[in-house]
Amino acid sequence: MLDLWTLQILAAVGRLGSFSAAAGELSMTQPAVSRQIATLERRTGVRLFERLPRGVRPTGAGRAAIEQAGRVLGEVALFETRMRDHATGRAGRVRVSAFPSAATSYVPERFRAFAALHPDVELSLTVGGDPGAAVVAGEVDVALLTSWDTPPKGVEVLPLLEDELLVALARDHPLAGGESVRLRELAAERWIDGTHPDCLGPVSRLAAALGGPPGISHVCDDWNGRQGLVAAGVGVMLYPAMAGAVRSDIRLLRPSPRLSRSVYAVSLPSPGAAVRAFLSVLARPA
Amino acid sequence: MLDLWTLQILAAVGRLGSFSAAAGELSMTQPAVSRQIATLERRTGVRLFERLPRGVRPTGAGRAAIEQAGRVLGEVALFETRMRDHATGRAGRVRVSAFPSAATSYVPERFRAFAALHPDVELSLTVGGDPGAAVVAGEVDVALLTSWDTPPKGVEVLPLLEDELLVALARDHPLAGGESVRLRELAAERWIDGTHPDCLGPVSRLAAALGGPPGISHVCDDWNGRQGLVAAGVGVMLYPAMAGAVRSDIRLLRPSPRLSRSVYAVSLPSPGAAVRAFLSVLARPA
DNA sequence: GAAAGGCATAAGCTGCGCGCATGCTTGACC
DNA sequence: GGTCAAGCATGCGCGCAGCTTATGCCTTTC
Repeated sequence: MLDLWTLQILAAVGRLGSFSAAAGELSMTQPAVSRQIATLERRTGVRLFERLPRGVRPTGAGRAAIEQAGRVLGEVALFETRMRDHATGRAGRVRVSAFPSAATSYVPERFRAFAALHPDVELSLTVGGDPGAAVVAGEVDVALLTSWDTPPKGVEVLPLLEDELLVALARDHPLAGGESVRLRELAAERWIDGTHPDCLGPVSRLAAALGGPPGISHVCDDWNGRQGLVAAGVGVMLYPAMAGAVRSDIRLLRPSPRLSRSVYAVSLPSPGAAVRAFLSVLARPA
Repeated sequence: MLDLWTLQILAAVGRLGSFSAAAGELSMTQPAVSRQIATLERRTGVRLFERLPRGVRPTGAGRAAIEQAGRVLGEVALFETRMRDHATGRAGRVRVSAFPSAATSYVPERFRAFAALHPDVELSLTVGGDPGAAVVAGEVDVALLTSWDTPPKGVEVLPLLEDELLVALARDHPLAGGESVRLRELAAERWIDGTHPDCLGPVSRLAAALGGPPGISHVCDDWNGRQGLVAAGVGVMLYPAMAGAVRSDIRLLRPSPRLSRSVYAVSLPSPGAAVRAFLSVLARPA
């Protein structure tokens, strides 16, 4: 097998035109260089240098070898810089999986903040599927979960924020006038829910606040669709504050008592520098 | 310093997804692979593989490393291919220096014959200068000399052919009618000569045939120019048979007694395979 | 619960490559 | 022309890197 050190010696000899000079530059002795070149010539079966009284001169094959050695060493240098970039977090890739309401406003804002700090790190986002399973399967590096989810075993959990849940009512709803609404007054409403993971959460908690189990009449997984349902007066829903603004024919009211869910980032233990950096951006207060 | 063997192990692990499998493919043991990867990870400061219960999986940095290692190994393979080509004479470069009259017909024909056999060898020709000196200086690989030249010390001399020298007369010259001409009849002619290396040769020999020293009235180093002088009836000249055809208003006659010069190829001792192949093409009878 | 597959670690050994010392050739200088 | 200096080749001994063997630990599977 060829050796990179041999190629480095070859390049130095080609550049300096002398075994002794190359040896000096590479902090080794002239005999070592001589042996290396001789071995390389024996293994390739080609004379690479003509030995002159004053140094050496590359043959045609020697010139080609020096040139090609330079290309190899260039790729090696690229290898080392890439690895250094990965080690320092300058380069890399962070694959994120998030639930839909996080993708509306929170994740894009954090992506922008991270990209400003680490322009060479590639970001990708997946919405949907099972974020926790994707992490343990290695399909994504970071998954955002809510307290409705149970994080899988063997992952690191980083609490990010407490996301308040608001009540979304049609603009012309009788209770839509104030800033807040007593949940008990919504006991008879028809509720809109999703299957996963932005749903109402543990129904037991909501039932306690309502004074009874909510009547879930509609199921829709898309937030735009849900907004349409609410605006049409078909039902009411909980809307996470982190999802941002809603259409103008919907009012968001703070429920009383307040409701909230926690948002976590989960990742495999001891992640790479890029993922570590991304987690630190996530954890930084907005 | 990075090691190519390490990169090869890295590539195998990336391809097979397992230390054990890579070890088997590379005819080594699993601990050796484990140590190599661990050392590489320590030196780069990046975790390259996640260790799973069933084999390993590359991290983001690992994927980048495997990819770049592939590029390095590709260049190395190219290195080895090129060296093999040079060893077998399939690739290479032959720089030739020739005197003007050889460049007219002989060298082009030999170049074409050689190129048919070795299409990947680069050929180049230099006419003029001191061919012998160019060989010892390493500027060219093969020089064509005539017996008028004295080959320098320390080169290999390969006799190629005996080049007959003809007498060129204007078409309307009184002696231009036959096939040959007695040199003694040309004793009073005005001779055209060049400075080097296609000149009359040792004047002593010509003088003996002429019955006295030739009267050299014109000196021109260009064969086209000389032909013009001869055609105009300004003088006569010797014309090497290897130079090929002349313009139609000139007659070539065989002198009596015959004159000739030897043509040699000289090269440095123990040349590369490409040069050796070229010399064998030169030496092959036309 | 036991067995097997796979990675990590420890210990010992081998071989490759380096440094040191020396010889040889060639060109330069007085 | 004789001596010196520069530079490459070679022989010898040694140190270190990396491999093999042996073993342990963890996880999965039957």
